[in-house]
Amino acid sequence: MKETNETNDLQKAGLKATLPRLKILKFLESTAVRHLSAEDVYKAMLDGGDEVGLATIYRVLTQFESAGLVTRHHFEGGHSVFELNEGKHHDHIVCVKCGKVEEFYDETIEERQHLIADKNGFSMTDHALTIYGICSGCQ
Amino acid sequence: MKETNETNDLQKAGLKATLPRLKILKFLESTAVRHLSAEDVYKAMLDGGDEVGLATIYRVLTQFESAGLVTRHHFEGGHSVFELNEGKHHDHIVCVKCGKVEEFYDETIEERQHLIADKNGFSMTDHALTIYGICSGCQ
DNA sequence: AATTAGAATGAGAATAGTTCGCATTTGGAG
DNA sequence: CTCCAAATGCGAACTATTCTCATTCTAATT
Repeated sequence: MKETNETNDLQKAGLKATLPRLKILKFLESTAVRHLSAEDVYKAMLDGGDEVGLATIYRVLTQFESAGLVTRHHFEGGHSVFELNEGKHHDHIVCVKCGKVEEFYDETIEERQHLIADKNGFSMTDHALTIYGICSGCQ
Repeated sequence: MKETNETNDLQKAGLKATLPRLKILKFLESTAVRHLSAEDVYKAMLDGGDEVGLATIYRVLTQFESAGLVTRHHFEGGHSVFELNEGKHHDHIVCVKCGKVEEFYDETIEERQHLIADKNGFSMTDHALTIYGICSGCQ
């Protein structure tokens, strides 16, 4: 089999398997850091010896978001961070000192969000819950 | 009594009662729109015949935030919106079609957030919960 | 394997939102 | 009423992101 997993993933998502997209997807799958800015991805490409324009990074990440491959978060600080979608939905707890991000999932909160949306006449499409605090290491 | 409420509020917050700060605070207290961008405030000042530089708007809103008079939110779209602090804490539900913002408060969610922070070894300082959906009018 | 049309990319300009630097003005303590 | 530190206004600078468009690449077809 010649086709890589990534090539298949992209095609299933309706995206041509171009070099920049493959490189970015492979990087996202291989890196230990789960929450990355566009700039982070750009630098990682450079470090890996691959030249990918920053505009392309933004375009590709936005396409990945539309295709459901990644999720875009708006943590404090004004810039977007991207996270590869794997496993199940979760929310985040961010350390305001060192920026560390932990993930959590709470069924009760999930349920109540739907209740609240219904009660307000909204059809819920998404939600963003981020807890800010100081992690054990920074206290 | 010569001192206005706003003058007192500012002094209590440790801020000199300057003209731009008074104008902005009065505007925030009088407007029906609770969630405003810096640009919104800037335009409101112009419409009211008051010349306040945009940089000053940003500085003052940031000071108000530090002083606890307003809260800054990062809804989708990249820019900050500010809300006068009055009444109790609440979270938001935002319509992704028309931008309408509703407020809600859910005790159960509040409690569970603290539990989750504790469980992860974080001392919680803040949180941001925004539900996105389509409001009744837009469906 | 060569052709080719349309999609994707790279580079830099453009834009939006926000902050900074500094000369000028202002608030309020004495 | 004076005076100094603090605050303001203005434009430049900055950051994150998007756009433009000439060039390159993908993949379907010959």
